[in-house]
Amino acid sequence: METPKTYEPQQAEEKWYAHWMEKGYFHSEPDDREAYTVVIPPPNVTGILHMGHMLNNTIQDVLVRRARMQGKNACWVPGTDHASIATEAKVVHKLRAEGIKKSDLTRDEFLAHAFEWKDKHGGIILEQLKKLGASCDWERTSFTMDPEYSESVLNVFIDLYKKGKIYRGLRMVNWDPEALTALSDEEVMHKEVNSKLFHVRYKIAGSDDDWLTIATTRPETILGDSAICIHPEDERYKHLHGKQAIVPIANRTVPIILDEYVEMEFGTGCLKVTPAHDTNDYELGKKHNLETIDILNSNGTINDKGLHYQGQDRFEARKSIEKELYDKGYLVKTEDHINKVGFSERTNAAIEPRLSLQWFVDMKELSAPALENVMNGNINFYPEKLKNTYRHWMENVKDWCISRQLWWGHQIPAWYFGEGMEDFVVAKTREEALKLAIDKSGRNITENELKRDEDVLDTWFSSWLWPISVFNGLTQPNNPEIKYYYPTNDLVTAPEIMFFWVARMIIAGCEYMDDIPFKNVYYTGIVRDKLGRKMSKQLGNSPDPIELIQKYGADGVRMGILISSPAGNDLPFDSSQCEQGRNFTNKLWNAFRLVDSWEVNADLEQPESSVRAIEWFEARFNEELAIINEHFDKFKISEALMATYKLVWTDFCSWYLEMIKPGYQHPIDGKTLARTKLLFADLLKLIHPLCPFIAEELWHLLAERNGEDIIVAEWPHFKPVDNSTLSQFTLAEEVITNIRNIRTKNNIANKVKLELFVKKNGELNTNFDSVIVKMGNLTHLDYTFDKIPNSNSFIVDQNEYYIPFGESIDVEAEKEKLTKELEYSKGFLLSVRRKLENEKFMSSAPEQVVISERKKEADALGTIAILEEKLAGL
RNA sequence: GGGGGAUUAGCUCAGUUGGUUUAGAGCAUCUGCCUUACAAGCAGAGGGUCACUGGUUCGAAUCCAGUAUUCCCCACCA
Repeated sequence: METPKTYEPQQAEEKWYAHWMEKGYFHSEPDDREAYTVVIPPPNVTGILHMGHMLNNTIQDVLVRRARMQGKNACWVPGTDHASIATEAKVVHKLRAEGIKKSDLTRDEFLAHAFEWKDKHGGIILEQLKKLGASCDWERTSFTMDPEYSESVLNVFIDLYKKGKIYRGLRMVNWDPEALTALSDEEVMHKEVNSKLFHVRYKIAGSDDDWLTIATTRPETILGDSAICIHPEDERYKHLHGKQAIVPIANRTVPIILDEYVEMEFGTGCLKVTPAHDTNDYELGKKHNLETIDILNSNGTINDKGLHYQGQDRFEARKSIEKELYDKGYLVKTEDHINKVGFSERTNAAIEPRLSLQWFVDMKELSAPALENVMNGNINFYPEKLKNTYRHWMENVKDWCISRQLWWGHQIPAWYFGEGMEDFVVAKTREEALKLAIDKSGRNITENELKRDEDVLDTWFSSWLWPISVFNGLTQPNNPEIKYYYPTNDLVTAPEIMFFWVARMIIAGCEYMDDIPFKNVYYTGIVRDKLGRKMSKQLGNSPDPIELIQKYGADGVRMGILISSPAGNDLPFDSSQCEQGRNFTNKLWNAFRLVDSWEVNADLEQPESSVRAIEWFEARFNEELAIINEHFDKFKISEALMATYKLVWTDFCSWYLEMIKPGYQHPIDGKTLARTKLLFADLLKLIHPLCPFIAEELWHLLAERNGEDIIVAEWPHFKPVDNSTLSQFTLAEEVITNIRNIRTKNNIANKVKLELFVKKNGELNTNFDSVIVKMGNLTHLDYTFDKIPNSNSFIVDQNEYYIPFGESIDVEAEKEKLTKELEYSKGFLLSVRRKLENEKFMSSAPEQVVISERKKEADALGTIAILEEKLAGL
């Protein structure tokens, strides 16, 4: 059967993934081997695969597959996150399309819809990961709302509450008027927007025509004003001390207060104070005992305190109130102004600071060990520079608002038995809560009186337990799995969620396992398009990963995405990279076709050139293996990939295979072929973590394996390298390249055999002469004591090489070439001599450096002498 | 406003504690080849004042200072 000329990935991918699954290679159970554990950053349960996931999961798979081959018990735990806000928003949206309003449903009815949605769309992304080749232990697939997982979330809430680390409080929080929930500070993105600064005049109470002018970006909140604030030292407004002002439209009289918080330079120096709608104003309100007038409903419309604007959306109200202020002569002027406004990370709605009763985690003490463990290197960050960002956040950590006014998630285990701030208890079940409530209140409370908190917990309050709870480390402390797999080894994630997730996992690990959750954190960059834009659905600039896989093969796409993505760097992605990856798999495929095509003749003696070729490639392989290992160990994945790529393409295909290749339709000797297959197999091992499918495919095509698969083959062991073989080959390579150059420049076809004479001037090892003869397509290589006239010539390592021509050569061209070389050598000599003639250099430089400079000088002198002699002889 | 990075070939990046020739790789480019493994290929070549200025040093892409450009993170100036 004819082997196809190009590699066709689809079949191989399906076949081998099914085979790996069937053999259970991805599944891990604790045993005597060293554990290597990775937990996947759980994607949103209803999400679909995007390029960021591709990058992230390819890296994880590379690490996991290599660890598996290194004989470690590799366990990659997959799973999904319930993604409270995102999923609830999707369900609400879907119901709305069907004409159902969330507010018409009971909590249970809504949750039934949500679970239906989750069952329908959940896990699509995990199926997509399989196409990429992800070797996850699918039997361990976890979900943050699995029953046992949920139990651990509630346990942690209760425990932290008991420790006094969780409290309930009335605070200014970030309110998302679209999702109708509070958000943590981390879920708010600040963006610069072009807005207007409105200068509005307020009449001084009791005066005929005295006014003051404030500047505001949010005139609609005028209705909630409860004071005007000026700087106590502001000379312009000294006459206003102790006076009152009349709020336009509302016609309320409010005090003029003094506080140094006001910047005199900004706007007019007069600040309107609206404690209900601004965090700073709220603080001012508390300090000066001001009234808090909340004029907004939870959905961002004006409420009954907003007079005739009631019912209008806040942005609509801004426009209409601008008009009214103008019409009535209150609006002094408007000017363009750029300010920063917070937007919800999920819904993109403008955040409204809102006073509400929420649950918080006190982060100060909890975060101390988490900071310590990163700064002291117990946990390594790749790239290391992100430690700075981490430290900065941890040192300024604020309390974490964990309650969300949503239904999809873990319902807060708090139970209320009255209206007072303290009329609640925290307990896992209604029964326990009842007991506690009776104790706390001192009266006989009935079960019906007990109302559970309606809110759910922030999603990250469950994901922060991920490395522990996927092994049930909280519900079954010290179980064999948590003891074996925890702490996990490497975490691969995006820097964007360093605070959301990474920092909090470290906190949870230190608090609940008394140990870090992972040893290394690899931060990927952002996948961008060619123009440097972030890939996003809105821009439509993100290729569909599955389509890429269909077009280039999973291995090609994996190569394409890894080829230039050092840790922490953004990845400017272009599908041409996948093309390069695909070309690489094709190169491998054809290398196999070549080797596979050779017939063995047992009587044939092994050519000298093949003996040398094998010696050299073995040394070369090991030299590069050490480098590749080092790259992997330092998480320099793209460099490990590039080293592997060059080892295969340049060293193995372009040099080694050409060196041992028999003439067309000639057989090969058995020894060489057998060695070559072994070397090829070793290369495939290096390739497997990067391109698992083709590696497995060729591994089996190359030899009968008796059920041994490359996925569990042993990663090659480093054997010490004979450096002299490598350096001798480098010189031979240089000779061959020079011969090829002469062919190109003189239009000599490769088929035409040439003769080569060598005039030995210095040290010369002849080990690779047979290789030079073969690769240069020479009739013979002879040594001579004389220059050969009418020759093309070149110098390698101070030895002269001559290729005689039938006809005379171009003397002028030769002269020019030699003169150029001479100039270079002289320039070089000069730079070396500058050092050697410098007394300070000679006295301060280390001996080794001086010796090496002296050698450079001697070499240069030798080369110059040869060149000059050649020039003179022309 | 505060903090942290980055700047090396057209593009994407390496470049260990300052000293392996006068700085490397892949891709792209150019030239010549459809040479029976591969044109998704082969052989060869060109391409850089290491952002700028100054300093330290016998010696700087590498260390220091300043400048420019740029990216990221944090932050409540209305």
